[in-house]
Amino acid sequence: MSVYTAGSLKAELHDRGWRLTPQRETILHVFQELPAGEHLSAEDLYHQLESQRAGISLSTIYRTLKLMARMGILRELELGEGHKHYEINQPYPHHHHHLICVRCNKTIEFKNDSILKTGTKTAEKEGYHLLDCQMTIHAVCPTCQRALMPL
Amino acid sequence: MSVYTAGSLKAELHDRGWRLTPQRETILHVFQELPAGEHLSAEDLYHQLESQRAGISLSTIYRTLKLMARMGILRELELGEGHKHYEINQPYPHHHHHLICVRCNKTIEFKNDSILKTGTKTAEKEGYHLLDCQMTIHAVCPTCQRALMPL
DNA sequence: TTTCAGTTGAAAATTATTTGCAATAATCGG
DNA sequence: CCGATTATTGCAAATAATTTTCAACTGAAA
Ligand SMILES: [Mn+2]
Ligand SMILES: [Mn+2]
Ligand SMILES: [Zn+2]
Ligand SMILES: [Zn+2]
Repeated sequence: MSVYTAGSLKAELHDRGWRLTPQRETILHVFQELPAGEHLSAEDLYHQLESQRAGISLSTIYRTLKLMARMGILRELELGEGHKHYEINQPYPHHHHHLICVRCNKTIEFKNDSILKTGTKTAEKEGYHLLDCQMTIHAVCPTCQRALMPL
Repeated sequence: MSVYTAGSLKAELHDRGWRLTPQRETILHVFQELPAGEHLSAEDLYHQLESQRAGISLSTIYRTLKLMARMGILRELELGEGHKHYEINQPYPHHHHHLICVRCNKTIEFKNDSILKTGTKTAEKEGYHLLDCQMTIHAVCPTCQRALMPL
């Protein structure tokens, strides 16, 4: 869980016999510039790049998101909307977690240092190489509690 | 996060204007009998019920899994296999978390009491009604570290 | 037992994500 | 810089999980 620059991205890709492409650089850049608290789906990213006339195909976007998540550069989030969302994976002190309403999917971020510590220790104990650790709280938000909505 | 019986399931369904059906009872029962550490996908559940000649349609299974997850009876898990898995949602001391290899999806369960405490406190602070809280560690298992597999 | 809204099953529809493949381009050795 | 090699891209087609539609059915309450 480290901070990536275009340079370190290139190095890490080369380590594995992969290449640095303009598409990969552009996508990393979008996430690095993403305001705190925002999460992008593949489709979101596709449209954002389109509007910046950086036109990258959806296939490449899907491939890159998966690649960067598996590398530990991005975090893959399940926010209850039926598709994945991504954000940059940052170490302490930016590392954070999500509280999600299962009815309306409203998401609140929160921090808690002990979680990352637990994750690090647990992975280490099992001999796993840590990429990301997330705590997800599923709950019903105040608004939805009142709403008495079906399901 | 409480323990459900057929009776309390009925009560909780009725509270919301819903009904207890044999299908719902059967599905809850399967999860109650599920050995610790096992997780079922919709398809898994479908086949397991089929082999027990309890034939419940896939649609109903999907509907019931979602319903029970939203009620807090089941936990919905993203174990990296491209489809959701479910297990019964149990309070302390059975409450646990998952360490997943992003390459081969091997999953290890672990316990940590402070996580549930953090979840309870965080939800409460925001006025959310807690249903479930899970910590998920994404990492590379020892075997996959050696394998040097692509992606 | 009657009523009525919630539930089911089967089939069709949707939608996120992946894959095949030919064209393109990043990297490397000379 | 140049040519060979092989990863990567874009597009279209394929997959696969999940949802929806709708008519028939059935719990629950009176
Ligand atoms: Mn976030
Ligand atoms: Mn489990
Ligand atoms: Zn809500
Ligand atoms: Zn593995």
